[in-house]
Amino acid sequence: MDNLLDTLKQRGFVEQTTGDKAIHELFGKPITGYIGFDPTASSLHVGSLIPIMALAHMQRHGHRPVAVVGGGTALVGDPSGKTEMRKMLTLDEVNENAKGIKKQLARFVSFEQGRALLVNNADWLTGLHYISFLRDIGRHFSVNRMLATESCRLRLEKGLNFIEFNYSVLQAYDFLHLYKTERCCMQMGGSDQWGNIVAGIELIRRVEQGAAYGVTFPLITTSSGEKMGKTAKGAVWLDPERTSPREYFQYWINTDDRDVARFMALFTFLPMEKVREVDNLEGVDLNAAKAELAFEATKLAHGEDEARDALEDATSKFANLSASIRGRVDVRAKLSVTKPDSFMSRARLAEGIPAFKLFHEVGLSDSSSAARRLIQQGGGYVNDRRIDNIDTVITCNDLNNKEILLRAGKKRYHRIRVKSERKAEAENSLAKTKKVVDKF
RNA sequence: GGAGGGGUUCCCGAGUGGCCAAAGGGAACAGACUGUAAAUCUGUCGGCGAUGCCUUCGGAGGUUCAAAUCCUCCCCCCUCCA
Repeated sequence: MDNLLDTLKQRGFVEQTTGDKAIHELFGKPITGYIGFDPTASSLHVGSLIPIMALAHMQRHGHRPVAVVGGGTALVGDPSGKTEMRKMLTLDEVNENAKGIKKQLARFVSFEQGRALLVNNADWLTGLHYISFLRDIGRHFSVNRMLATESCRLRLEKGLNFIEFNYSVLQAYDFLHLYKTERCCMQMGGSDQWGNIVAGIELIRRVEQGAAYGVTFPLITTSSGEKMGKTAKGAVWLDPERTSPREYFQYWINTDDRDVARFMALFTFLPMEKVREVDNLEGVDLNAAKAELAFEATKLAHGEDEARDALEDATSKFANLSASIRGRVDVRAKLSVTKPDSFMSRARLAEGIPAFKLFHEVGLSDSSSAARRLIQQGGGYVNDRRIDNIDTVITCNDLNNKEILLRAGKKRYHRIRVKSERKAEAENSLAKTKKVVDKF
């Protein structure tokens, strides 16, 4: 089997290591390595995908990945990489978030039979005693050195309080703890974690006279210079409740030309031969590759069925795509009608709804003012016909095979299907309660 | 605790009594061009069934015909001193 380090390097996961040679050797035998995850939200997002994929690669190479949910450290707040202090979370929030994160990680990594572990550092951090911690651990840290780090200097300009200053000490302690309890000798993380990782390695050497290693990932940005995973609506989440599989698919298929091959290497398990092939493509040919990327990424995060649905949905809406995609992505092209996005009662539609209201209601516009603007600027479509009058009212006459296809701009669609009165009501109240529950 | 500087619309940042729904930039959205790409140009960019009305400039009061702008109190952030 290939060496994990080679794979990671080939696929673009490596920014910096504590020593290539030693790590290459280390990976020759199955080892245990960990990556920390912030439980600042109940869901992971595309920005966390790099570490997630790294864990998955680790497992595929026969190593044992450990995902550490930073339940304890999240109570403190990480100063690195940020110019401002992070909002502190309560213990309950953190535990709740940790649950959601495990569920998502399980799609990428198998936790069965101890092949991978998920632990929460709150388990060992919250019970620490201050004085003994200072005596056993604190004495190994040089404040001079800590102040000299890049991350600290940045914050010293803006203000850094004591609780955050302790963050890297706790991080280092995590590594030591895992080294002792799980024989974990490798930590990976974002490049902003370099200082913390090195601190852990040094602590292990001092306390245990042990050897530990570290690898950091580059900060992945799109070619247009943006951070990964940001859209108008905010982060692209892995939670299907927050970002539907279709939106997720859309996020990936809209990848910048220049990023397709790179992202394929990072965010799918497609063999590198295939990735290199894509690297040679140009222009329109890349569209099929984008569909492939989107399909694979969606499959990983949401499963094959959802990925297929998203792909079908996309091909049905973008005629050009279906032609170019044939033979590229391995999907049986069923010409089925895809699921609608929402339902509406026939009675309601019979009354008629102003178009701009409807656009707002289904979420294609943030407010009805925005919907008005959209329509006035010629960006509102019903069944692919442009709405040319702001007073347009949508009625049963607009039904097309029991459906109405709304479109905002070039690529945002919403499919409404009529439903019998009773069913629609049930759906509506269900959706409402769901939304309310979501908020809490 | 003392001295000083700040908190403006999604973000940065002007504005220091009416001409302010608030310059400029970024982000975003739409249109044209295209390949569901990028770049470019144009327009939009608080809410409202809308040639008008309503709500915004840290919070609460006050002065004034009129307050983001002046006064009072409070909250928060930063810098220096302790």
